[in-house]
Amino acid sequence: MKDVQFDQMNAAAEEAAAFLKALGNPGRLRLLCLLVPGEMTVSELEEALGATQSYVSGQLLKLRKQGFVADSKRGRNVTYRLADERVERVMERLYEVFCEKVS
Amino acid sequence: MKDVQFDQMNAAAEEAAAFLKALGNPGRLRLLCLLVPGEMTVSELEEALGATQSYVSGQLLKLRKQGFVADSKRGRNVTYRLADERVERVMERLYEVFCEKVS
DNA sequence: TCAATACATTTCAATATTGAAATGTATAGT
DNA sequence: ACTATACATTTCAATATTGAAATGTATTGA
Repeated sequence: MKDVQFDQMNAAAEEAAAFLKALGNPGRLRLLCLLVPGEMTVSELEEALGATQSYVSGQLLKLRKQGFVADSKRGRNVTYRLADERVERVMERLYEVFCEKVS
Repeated sequence: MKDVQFDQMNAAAEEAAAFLKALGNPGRLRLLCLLVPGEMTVSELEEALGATQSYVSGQLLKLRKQGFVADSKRGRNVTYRLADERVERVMERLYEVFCEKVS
């Protein structure tokens, strides 16, 4: 009984830590922020971020592997969108804590 | 004007990413979880975590450097407590997302 | 078919992180 | 003074992450 709870705590901590680790990069975090209002193409993300193509594409790959985003090809563009509700729920709180500072 | 917002976004993203990175380790996350209900000594944290002394002490050092926890020596024990309100606010949401799953 | 666009993937050197082991330090009890 | 306890810190090898550069691939238009 105790061990079950212990294992669940461990499992949840592992899961949450991996989640946070994937979120813990300025570039990836900003990409996710950009996708909150709606989907965007890679080119649009590149420009919004002011980063190189290979950087954006590489970070998007990581986010895809993590299941945080999904993509779909439309013509010669690829559109990305958020694909994990947990990301939005956590980012909502991050916005409150880091962006709604009363300064 | 636009650049001001842009810089603020960058700054917030940097800050939040560093915050998440520091949180993104199972050991550190569990230590913080343990401290939510109240302060604990290093020995207690060691036992609760089932980890070695140097591991716990090392992770606590990182959390201290980050400002997430504060310590105070009482006799020959050292007591740790949460010291950053943002940690509690984010962990509250993490708990909802990762621990209150309806399975 | 050729060239340009839009992305993806691979590669790589630099740097950071991880956790364990060993060692150091301060305090309390005898 | 000696010993045990409670913790901190240093050190280290293994591994992971970072971002840039180069290259590869599909799609579109001329």
